[in-house]
Amino acid sequence: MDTAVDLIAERGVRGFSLAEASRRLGVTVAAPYRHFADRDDLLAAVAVRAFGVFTAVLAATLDEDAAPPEQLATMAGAYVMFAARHPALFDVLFGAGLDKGRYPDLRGAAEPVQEMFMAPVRILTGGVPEAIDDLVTAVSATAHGHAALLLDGAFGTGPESVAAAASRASRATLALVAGRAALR
Amino acid sequence: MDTAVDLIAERGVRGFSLAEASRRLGVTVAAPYRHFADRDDLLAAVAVRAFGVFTAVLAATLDEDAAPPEQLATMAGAYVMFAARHPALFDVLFGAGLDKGRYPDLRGAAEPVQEMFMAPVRILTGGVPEAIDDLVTAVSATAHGHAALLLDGAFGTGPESVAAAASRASRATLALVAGRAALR
DNA sequence: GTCTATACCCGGATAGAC
DNA sequence: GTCTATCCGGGTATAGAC
Repeated sequence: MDTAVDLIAERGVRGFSLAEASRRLGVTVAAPYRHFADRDDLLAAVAVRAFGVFTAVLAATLDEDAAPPEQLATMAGAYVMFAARHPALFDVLFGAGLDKGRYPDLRGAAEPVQEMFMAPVRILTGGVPEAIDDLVTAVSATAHGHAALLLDGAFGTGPESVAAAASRASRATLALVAGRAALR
Repeated sequence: MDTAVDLIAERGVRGFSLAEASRRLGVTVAAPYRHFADRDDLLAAVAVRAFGVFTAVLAATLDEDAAPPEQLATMAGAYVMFAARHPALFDVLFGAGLDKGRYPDLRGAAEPVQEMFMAPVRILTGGVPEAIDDLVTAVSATAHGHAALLLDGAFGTGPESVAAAASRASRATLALVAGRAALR
């Protein structure tokens, strides 16, 4: 799996193959099949790990003492940073086209991420279910959009572009919170 | 190119090959090379066309008489609708990993889209360059995030999910506009 | 858990004739 | 503009031995 991540980091999910990964590990192409049913099965396992890293990155930046809007803004920035620092993992999560019906574990692994966004939102919205859903979805989608466009090169290349995208995602989140009355 | 779009619609950009496209057209694999330098060259041509459709879809929903915030909200919804109705084109634009340095035409083809977002934003921001950039970027990224997550299945499957995603993108845009003071 | 060997299919790309 | 023919490389997956 480590080798898979390395390979994906270099060539993207598209360029990943069991054959090449096997070569790098110094084993034959038959070896992986003892551990994974097929190529997608390995990618799904990597994706589960990726959600773990994702959750950890978000959790690491969380400041329990900060106000809910700032917590959300920080998380949106961290979302972008995760994509920037772990493009291979982000690619597996959102660009591998994994059949989620086939890998139910993926849904489960994604839950903690959603849950992290919900905590501050619950406080902001007073616990109204629809309002929680509206704001969590809006913030997630906005963070995701900034991350996706960053990897697409829309913010330019180089370290400044990462910081710019993260900063913009944070501020957009604050704007969403400020204008959240318009969400429903 | 039509055949390419069909094929991409069925199997995604990853599953697209000149060989299969040639087969469907009833020509040999050598034929396309008279028209395109290589596979990416064809995809780039499709991408240019895709930007044209994208621009047309956004323009078609534009109501010149509407207030700027409503115009932006409508465009964000149209952005999502474009992704939903033309997933193959959306896939080529954002998932083909085309080398933009190699295809300068792509940048040019993308400009009208950005320009459409700028018109209402200019009115809203009074023409301050930084403010324009901030709001255009935030709205674009938010619309993009909703579109990307929709295609990823995050809003569920079926027609309702499309409407839900578009509606959420619109409302998130209104929230961004309402809270835009926080963008800088 | 890995190896050898193998079957099989697919793709990109080109040369040269028509 | 297309064909034939061809080269070359790559990947998936399995059977059976160790």
